Amino acid sequence: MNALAEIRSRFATALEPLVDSPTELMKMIKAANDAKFGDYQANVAMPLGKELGKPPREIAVQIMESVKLDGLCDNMEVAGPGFINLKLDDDWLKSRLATALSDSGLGVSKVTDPKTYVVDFSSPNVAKPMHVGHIRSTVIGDAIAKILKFAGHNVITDNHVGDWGTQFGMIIYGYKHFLDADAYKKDSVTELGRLYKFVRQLVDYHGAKSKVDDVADKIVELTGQLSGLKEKQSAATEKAETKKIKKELSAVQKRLDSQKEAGESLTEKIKAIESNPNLFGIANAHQKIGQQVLLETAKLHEGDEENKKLWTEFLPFCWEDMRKIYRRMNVEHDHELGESFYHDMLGAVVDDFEAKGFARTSDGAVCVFMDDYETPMIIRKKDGAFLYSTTDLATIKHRVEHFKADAALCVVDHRQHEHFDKLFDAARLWGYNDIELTHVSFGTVLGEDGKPFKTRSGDTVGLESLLDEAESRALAIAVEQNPDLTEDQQQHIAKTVGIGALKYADLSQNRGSDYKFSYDKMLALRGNTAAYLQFSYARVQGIIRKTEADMEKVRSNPVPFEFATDIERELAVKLIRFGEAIDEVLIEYKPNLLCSYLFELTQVFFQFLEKCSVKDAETESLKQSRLQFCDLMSRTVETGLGLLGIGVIEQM
RNA sequence: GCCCUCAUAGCUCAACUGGAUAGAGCACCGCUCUUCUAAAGCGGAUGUUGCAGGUUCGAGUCCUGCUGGGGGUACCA
Repeated sequence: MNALAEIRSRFATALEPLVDSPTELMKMIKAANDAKFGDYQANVAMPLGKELGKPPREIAVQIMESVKLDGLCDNMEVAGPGFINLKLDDDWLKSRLATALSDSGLGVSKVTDPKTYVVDFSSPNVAKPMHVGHIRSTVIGDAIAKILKFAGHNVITDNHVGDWGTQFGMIIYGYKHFLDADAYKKDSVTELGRLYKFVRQLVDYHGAKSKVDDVADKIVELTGQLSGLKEKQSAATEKAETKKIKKELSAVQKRLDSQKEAGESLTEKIKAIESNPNLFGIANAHQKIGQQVLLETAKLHEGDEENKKLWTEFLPFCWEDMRKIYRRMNVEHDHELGESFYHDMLGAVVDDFEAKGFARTSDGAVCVFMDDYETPMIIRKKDGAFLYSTTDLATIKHRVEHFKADAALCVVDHRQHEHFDKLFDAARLWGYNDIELTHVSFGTVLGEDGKPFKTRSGDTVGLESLLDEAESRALAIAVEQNPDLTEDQQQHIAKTVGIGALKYADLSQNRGSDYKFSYDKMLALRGNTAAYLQFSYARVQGIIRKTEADMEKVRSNPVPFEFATDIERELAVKLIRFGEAIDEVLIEYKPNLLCSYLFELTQVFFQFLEKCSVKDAETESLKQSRLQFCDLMSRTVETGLGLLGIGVIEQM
């Protein structure tokens, strides 16, 4: 049990005579806000003051007298309106450190009630290049899964890939009309990728052609509206009226801007084709490509033999392409049950909803109407096709019945918030009440201009190019910092630091908010970055080399920890809080809390290194104690970063 | 229109879910390397937590209204 849990349990016992249910109050016992108040603080007396009709300070004193903290805390005092400040007993601290030193799990106790979690993350569409939008789900989901596992839960990771959608219609169409057989034979992955992009371009072209006039009309219309409103604004005299017009004005302006932007993007797509006579010819020869692609997709879904065969043939190549990225990011899934896996179950889902009276037909579509929502959740379109929501319901059913999941976490961006609300409510309506269903949502990755991260030409940024750029920038720094190392070593540093930086930049952010992407910031050598943490590990390895210490021996023949300086005690308190950081992450699935913990730990550790020499410690036992600190530190950072999917290096 | 969400230091973000004087990092100004890695450490300045009310011992956090951004809003995923 970690220190906080231990303190809480002792307080719970002491509070039992005072209140019916002390568990509610337990969250009011926490790590001290400020080290000068001690290590922990209990704020329970204030809310109790009201309940019991006594001054909070009096209650605080009463609690202090009844709570048994012997051996755990050596100092307790009441401060302010009724805060109880607690300081851990040094001997207790030292014994916790000793436990952590000898335990491969760093003394972090496993949960007493392990649950089965399905963590669903990454979920890209196969055959489409992964882009910057996929990084958050991948990195956050991977970290949460690892942390749950570390805490002692049974974790099943699942990649709910889109392997059944329109992109296959495109590839199939491309295969049938534009295949370069030699290229396909030589390098199938690349050729399929080319076909996808090519067909996509043609579809986009025709789409753009049909839309461009509409958009132009709209721009004219909106411009007209805008000048009309401006006239009205200058004529308006009443305050309320002016305000109303101003509001409309900005709304129209916004719509105009977005139409203009859309218009530009359409024009560009058209230009790309029409400026090339060869492409233009092909585009004209495939006027109906958009419908054709949908037709190929529909044929696949209906079980058309030829298309099913092609799909089966293409899928492994598409997977290979994606695995390349996952290998570079060092991310794995236990299962990869894509949309196609659930395809055959969808009819039964709809039938069951209808049979149980949870769904009915409206405007030709099968809908689930729920009280809290204006619009229903549609589970079958009027043309008979199923939707994402249908697949998701089948997925929940499968996770409960096949995986026996107690919880399913879907790591998906926050735009799908309402979809998941509806989905989860529908699932509960369906009878899946015992499973925790959580949408672990996250914000958008923005460029430095505060708008969604795009390339200069306006495309979404490819994930692969992101990895390349991170690594090459890291390499430049690694070469500069370590001119004496071999090229292989520099490459290794660049990969670990580069990918680590990319992941950490994402994870260290509160997942709910949007964040601005910046290579410079994430690869910064200082501050709350992966490199800063990785460096602390490398420093320890340097100390071990210089002191020629045998760490196996240090661990197997421990000496008592010594607090020769204040900073050593401070480091000790930080070190034993690793388990608390893990607990906190899991309350709301927020990996940034682990990042903050590791960052704070590292700050304290660097202060420790400034003030405390290991090699030149005053006594042999102090030297051993400090080596033990170094060992705990490096293992905590290694484990902590590992839980975030980030590696460490011996030298950097 | 309706619903969700966000607004914190010049910038990027925290704040343990209602607790003590709102914290870090960048950037800025200084200082510390013949010393276990200066990818480090130490010191300095920075705030009406968007605005106006309310709830209470106590509010960045909860409730109401307003302003401003982002997202969603029945057959896309």
